[in-house]
Amino acid sequence: MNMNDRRLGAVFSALADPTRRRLLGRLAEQQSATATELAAAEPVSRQAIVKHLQSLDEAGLVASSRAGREVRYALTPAPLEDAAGWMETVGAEWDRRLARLRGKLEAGK
Amino acid sequence: MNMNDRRLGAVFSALADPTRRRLLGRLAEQQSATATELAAAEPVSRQAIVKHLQSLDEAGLVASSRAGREVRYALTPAPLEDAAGWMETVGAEWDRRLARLRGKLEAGK
DNA sequence: ATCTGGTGCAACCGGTTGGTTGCACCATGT
DNA sequence: ACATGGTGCAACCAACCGGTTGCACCAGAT
Repeated sequence: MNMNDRRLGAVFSALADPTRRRLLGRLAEQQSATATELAAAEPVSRQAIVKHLQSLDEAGLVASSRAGREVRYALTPAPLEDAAGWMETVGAEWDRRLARLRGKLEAGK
Repeated sequence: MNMNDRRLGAVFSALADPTRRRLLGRLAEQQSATATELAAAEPVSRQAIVKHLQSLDEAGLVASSRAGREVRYALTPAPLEDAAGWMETVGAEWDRRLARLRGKLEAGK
């Protein structure tokens, strides 16, 4: 149970929710926004958005900073790399296996 | 609404669970296995594994086929590409935004 | 015909999750 | 000083999730 694996799970489960994905998309274009701003464009309450931003924060995909009386959230896409890395690993293993199989077939023909 | 977005969510939430990730890893090395086999190597019951395999199947990450009286599961990693694609999009948008910002700063110095 | 091992189905359980509402708390502009 | 708009905190809810157990079912081997 690597802490790394924990992080990976947090990232994937953060990305699992459509609202959260929309929020990330929004923050990718807009660099920073408050929960209230984001909630205005979403069909759910501000509190719901806050919770979503919290889980995005736990996954390290977003960072919050106070500016005056408002709290602005910004995208920090680094953990996406970890996630992509894991998927690549699985894919690579799969390809290696395929290559081995192809090799055997080649040898046995 | 998009069936595509639905699929994306299914993939990410499939990858969100550590047991499911382990199963995928296993199937990447082993090409095919039954639920009972997989359950032997995991700390949970066969039924739990079956459920996991079902959600992996819904995400399109795994395919099942009957061989005699047993059901073998195999990895079908194609949907990983979709997931990686989405992440890449967010990352790319982010980069474009950074580039624009850099441009403005450059122009205004 | 019957024992056996792998599957499938269904009920059940505790914990998490996405969502809500209500209200108290601050920082700011007038 | 005070009204205001953005936050934070907490309780509550229905639905879902990961997991279990018990049992019926079905294909093969004896």
